[in-house]
Amino acid sequence: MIQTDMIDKSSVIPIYYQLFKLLEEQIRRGDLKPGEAIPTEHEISSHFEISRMTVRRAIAELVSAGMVYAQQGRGTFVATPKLDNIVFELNDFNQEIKQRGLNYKTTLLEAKIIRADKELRDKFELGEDYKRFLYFRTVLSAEDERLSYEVKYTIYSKSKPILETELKDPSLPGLIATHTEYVPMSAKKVLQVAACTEEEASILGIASNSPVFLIEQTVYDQDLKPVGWSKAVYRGDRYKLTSYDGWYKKD
Amino acid sequence: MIQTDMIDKSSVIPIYYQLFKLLEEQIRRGDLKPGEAIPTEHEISSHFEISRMTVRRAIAELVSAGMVYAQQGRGTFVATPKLDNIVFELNDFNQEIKQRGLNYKTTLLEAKIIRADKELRDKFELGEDYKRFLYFRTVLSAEDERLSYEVKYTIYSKSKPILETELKDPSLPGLIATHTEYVPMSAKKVLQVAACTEEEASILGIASNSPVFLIEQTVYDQDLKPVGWSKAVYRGDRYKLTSYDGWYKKD
DNA sequence: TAGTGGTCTAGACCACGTC
DNA sequence: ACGTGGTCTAGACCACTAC
Repeated sequence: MIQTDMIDKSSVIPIYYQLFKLLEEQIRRGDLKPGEAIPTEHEISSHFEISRMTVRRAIAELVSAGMVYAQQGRGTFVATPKLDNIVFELNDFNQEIKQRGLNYKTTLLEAKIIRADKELRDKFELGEDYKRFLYFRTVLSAEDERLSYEVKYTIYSKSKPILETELKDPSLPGLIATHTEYVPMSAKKVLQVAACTEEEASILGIASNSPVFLIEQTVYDQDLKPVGWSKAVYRGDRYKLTSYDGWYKKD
Repeated sequence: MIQTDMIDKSSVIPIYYQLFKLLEEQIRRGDLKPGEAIPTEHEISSHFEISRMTVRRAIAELVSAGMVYAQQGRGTFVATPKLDNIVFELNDFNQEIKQRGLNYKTTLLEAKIIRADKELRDKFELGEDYKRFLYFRTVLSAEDERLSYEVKYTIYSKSKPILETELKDPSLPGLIATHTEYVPMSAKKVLQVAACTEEEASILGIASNSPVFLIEQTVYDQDLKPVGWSKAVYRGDRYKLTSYDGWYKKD
């Protein structure tokens, strides 16, 4: 089945990791095909003369990589690559810009205290007694080109007034942590496509009705109380999301 | 620190899972704050009179949940919730439709063998000798409304001709598995926004230049050789992607 | 009944960070 | 030197599956 000498017990590389890589390679090469059972934990354990717990650690890595699945009482089997689960990480949105080494910066267009209207109170699930919110308008630009425009709202708390015109952390969770007494604990984001409005178009320097990414974000504190809301528009001709799926090699 | 009687060793619920939930709750409630160290493995182990390996299993769950991070020689610390990593699962795209219980189906508009042009050969990184590709055009509709339009290409292999007008698995990996001898192993997807063309608009029954999601997909076999390519257009007014991030409660 | 994976123990030695 | 997390052992008992 497998050569014994492919595991080096005296190596600085953990045994479980060597075994994980060994099995992973077997599956990638097709020696073990989807649906087939891999050797039992006891077989591997006795074959390599290593503890069963170490074998289980290696298999756990395979499971979390989605390459095998275990069934109690039956065995452990090679999985079929699932290629329908697309995962886009919005890191891409700004990380890509950073990685390209572009000169990007966030500019604060406006920051003020506003009176709450009903729509805003509804978003924050608040009653009539909450009258004030913080309001921010920011623009992200790179190489003197404006890429995205965002408006943000947070609940106003007197104890932490707006002192700085420059924003250290312009993200919505950052603003909440800096300017309010709430602690951001979770966030919900909804991505849609839209045709940009005239206002957005003029700010971003693109044509009206150009296609854009539209991301609405709600930030919650530890009690799942909404403490921040934002709406961002990203130029459709400057952003894209990329997803890799399946058992691609990482080496 | 923690009440002993909150771990029931005789329960059918695994000890590591009870301990995981216990620590998770402490962190959520704020008893343990971001940056603070959680009790050492030895402390927890002796406090509850359970094995250190069991404690490690519980902590491993916390680590993979992103709630704590371990540092060798220093300790294990509560993490700060990261709210900048947005993860959109494209499952949403069709799963949502399924979950709503809508009547959705995929319709095959066209399926034929086409001659390769240079552009297509370039996409598949193939030479002049590859002359033929399979070409599919499909539409996804729900409740008699067309939602998305997709064109797909795969390398033609004579041994598996197109026999059926109905498609069992209309996904690109599915078509490749059914109609070619290649085995889909990984996929790359790129999501963009665009203004739809007149052809797309007429097929989907929307106005020209309406904003749409555009997803290009390349499917690879185990040698990372491209074996399929598709371009799909999704109605911008019918689709959205939702992302939850941070330490939201799941109960 | 036999074999599988799931959980758990009570130790051990190591690499690393702190003092 | 000491305490931390990282790895590993050689067993054990259990729940589940298949025969």
